[in-house]
Amino acid sequence: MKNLKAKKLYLQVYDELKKYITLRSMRPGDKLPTEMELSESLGVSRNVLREAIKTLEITGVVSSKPGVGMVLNSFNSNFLSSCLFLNLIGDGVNLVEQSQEVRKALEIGFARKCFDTITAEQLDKLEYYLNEMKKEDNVVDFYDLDSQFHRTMYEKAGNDVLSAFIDSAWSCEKYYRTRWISNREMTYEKHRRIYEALRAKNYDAFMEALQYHFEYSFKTKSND
Amino acid sequence: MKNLKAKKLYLQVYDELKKYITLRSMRPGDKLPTEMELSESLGVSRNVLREAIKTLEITGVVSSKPGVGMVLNSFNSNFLSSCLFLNLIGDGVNLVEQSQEVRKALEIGFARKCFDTITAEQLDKLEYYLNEMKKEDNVVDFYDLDSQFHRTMYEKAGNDVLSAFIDSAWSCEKYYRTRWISNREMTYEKHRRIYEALRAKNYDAFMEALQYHFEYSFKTKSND
DNA sequence: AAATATTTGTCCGTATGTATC
DNA sequence: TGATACATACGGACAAATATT
Repeated sequence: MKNLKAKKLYLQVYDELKKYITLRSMRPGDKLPTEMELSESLGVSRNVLREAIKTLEITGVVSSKPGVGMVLNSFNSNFLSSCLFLNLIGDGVNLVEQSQEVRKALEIGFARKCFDTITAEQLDKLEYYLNEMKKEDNVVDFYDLDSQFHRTMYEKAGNDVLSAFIDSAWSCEKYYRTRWISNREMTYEKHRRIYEALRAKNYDAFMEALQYHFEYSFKTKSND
Repeated sequence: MKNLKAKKLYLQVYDELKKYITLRSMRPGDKLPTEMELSESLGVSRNVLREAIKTLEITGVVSSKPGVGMVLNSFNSNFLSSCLFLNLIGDGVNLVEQSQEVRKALEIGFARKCFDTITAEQLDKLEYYLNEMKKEDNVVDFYDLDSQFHRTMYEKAGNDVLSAFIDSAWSCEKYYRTRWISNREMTYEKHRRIYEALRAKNYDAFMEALQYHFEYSFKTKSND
């Protein structure tokens, strides 16, 4: 039955499951067949099937519950982070600079949209994060506030792909940057400028603050 | 032993494996312990362990060979495509526009770097793809050429994260766009402009061509 | 409410194929 | 040519969670 030794079974099954989902144009909430049905129709053991299907679950494509079954999830921007994150690990610190470059391109590219869509609610959150940053001493928590600040900026831009990408770039950066010493006052100041320009609805000042933010972020690792 | 029923075992194991890799700062080529060792030290069955570890393999983090074991892979920008791709499916066509917006931000953000780093070899490849586009009738293959064209532009930019992101955005777009009818002559023309500006080393013309490319890409679905 | 069926979660044992020495 | 180490794949069994009647 298995003349094609080319690929491992669980890889083939994974591909088959992808095909199953795409060819039927399944939508979020749709139910998948049971493990028994799938393993039978694919002609593999339940074990092999699970290795493929648990990949779909762990990467956030489907959810499973005992007694219920498996349903297709809707888009989830968090799974990407852990996925990309692990693939970036170990390839050297220059990846931090790379992902910072990417973030710069994305954030400046979406600056107009951020400026146009941000609401009072988001501005209040930015203010909150800013105040927390001033108080925060722990490095990890500090970068967490940093990432949440940026996340909030583009929250209302209505682009899930953007959110996912920014999150991914951040999760990579955070991993490495916690090992560096960075200038907290300067970081705070950069974000304060962004916040105040947004609050004042001054687009030119906002762009300037954003440029300034990324302009000097590449150097913080060498000096301070 | 399992008082914490909060999470399913394979999810916990997956997290543990991530921690294992990151906390030891493992580098590509490093070997992981065997399945037996891992399942014992984590106190789970080999089955559960495999469900977690096969996720790492399918998403491209590690490779496994019988008789050898598992080794950490180096960064692979392809895995993301399939990963992100499936998560985008079914959430509506507006995701195409979202990923196009993201591509626009990325490509324009990296335009300078593209312009500065592109070599004669890349230019020849661009020319080749262009000629193929003119001949190609099949929709899927046409979009494949399109994506390869853009991939080649940023090949020498030296940013793996960028490449991964652009690929991901493309894999999403391609899926949906094959279902639309798009204006092939116009698409060809847009890429010809980009190519000729690059070949002529005219930065202003290049930026103009790039803007033009994305400016009208959002409308191709409605008119033609 | 309670019993039963369904479906996933978890574990074990065993046989096979493949690379290394 | 073994002998060993390791991943691959299968099948069965029972527990736990949920749905159904």
